[in-house]
Amino acid sequence: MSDADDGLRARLVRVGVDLLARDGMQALTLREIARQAGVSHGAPRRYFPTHVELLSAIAREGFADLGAAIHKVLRDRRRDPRARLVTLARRYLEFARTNPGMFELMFRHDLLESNRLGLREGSLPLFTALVDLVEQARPVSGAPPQRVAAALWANLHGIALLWGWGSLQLATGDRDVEPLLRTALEAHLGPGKR
Amino acid sequence: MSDADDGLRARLVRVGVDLLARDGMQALTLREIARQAGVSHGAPRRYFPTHVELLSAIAREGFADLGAAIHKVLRDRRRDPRARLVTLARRYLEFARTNPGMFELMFRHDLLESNRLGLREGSLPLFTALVDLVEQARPVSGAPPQRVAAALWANLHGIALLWGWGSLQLATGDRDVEPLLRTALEAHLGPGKR
DNA sequence: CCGACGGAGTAGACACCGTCTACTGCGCTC
DNA sequence: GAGCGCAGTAGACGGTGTCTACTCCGTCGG
Repeated sequence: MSDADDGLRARLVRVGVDLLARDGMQALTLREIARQAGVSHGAPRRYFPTHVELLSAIAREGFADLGAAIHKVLRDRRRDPRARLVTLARRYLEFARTNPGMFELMFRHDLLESNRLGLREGSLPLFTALVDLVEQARPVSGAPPQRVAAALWANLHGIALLWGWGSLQLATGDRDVEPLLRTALEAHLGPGKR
Repeated sequence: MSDADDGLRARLVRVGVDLLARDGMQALTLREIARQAGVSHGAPRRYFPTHVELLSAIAREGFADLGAAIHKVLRDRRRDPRARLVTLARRYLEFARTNPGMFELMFRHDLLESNRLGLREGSLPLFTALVDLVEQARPVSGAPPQRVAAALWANLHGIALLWGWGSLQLATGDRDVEPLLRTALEAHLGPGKR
């Protein structure tokens, strides 16, 4: 009951998310989504005038998931800033690992309407929160915290990407990302608590 | 003379590289390349059985260029390791900035034959050279140099990517990558000469 | 000298894609 | 109960990558 009848719009997005998780990006055609949703290939057009808008709606789901996972860590005041940054980073990499298709879509700039999409509006406050956290976690440094946060974010993203297609495991010889992650974090935040 | 008659194979690759630089990834269809080369859409098939193989040949050109730019820096023994790492990083980012289409293609894993392509065979020795350089440049640390090198590489790549589509300039407020690059390098290699 | 052969490129078909448009139901309102 | 409007259908269009049948033309063997 909750499965079929909540409007075609939502169903299309849901089908898209599932299809993406199951068969990856290359299966995520407009016509295939419509097929899986049991409607004709012209039906999506009423809700998503263009393929890009449908993909963007699907990606928005991914951003929401990732944002939720991260925001939860950001606002957890019980643990010290550094520990929160570590788990935040871990969540990011884990998201990329467990949702490879979604992660790919989310940053396939050419397939998304780069405006809205909660990438400007939704992730900028998230970034400023990251800046705060970095500022708290890193006692003192020459560089402004925004730059450190940006460098850290880029590092995280790069690791997620390169690890995702296997380049880094044979470069490092590691089987798990964790050591590399620790190395990167220590680089940006200074040595651990001790 | 050197322009037209060096075989269709080479011409297709050359046309592809130009087209990619001029009109970006989305213009790089098999048929368009054939059109620009002045042959029928079936002609490329004799030399590149599949679109993926043609794209891979084009990307290989990019890897060669990037590799040449980087290798030159790696083997320049006149400057100290740290300075070499800085220019290496700068070259990487500059390549991404000046050849955005090629850079995109080179890491569009889904469009390339992920084997050969000089990404395994060609860039692994390049990576070990990077490891050496890191080892020389960084006096002492807990993490093995391979991990540090991997983290650095990922950081570089992430910066190139995120900067490329404008996410980082409004996060940092910077107009140039250089400060961010310095921050990242200092993070991974320790504070400057001093 | 000339006929057969083979490689290089052509041209058309196929299935699939995203978009557009004319159309059909069907429920709802006046 | 008649009309209207919206949701979804179905087919066309131009584009794509792949496949295949074909033509052309240079080269080689007799």
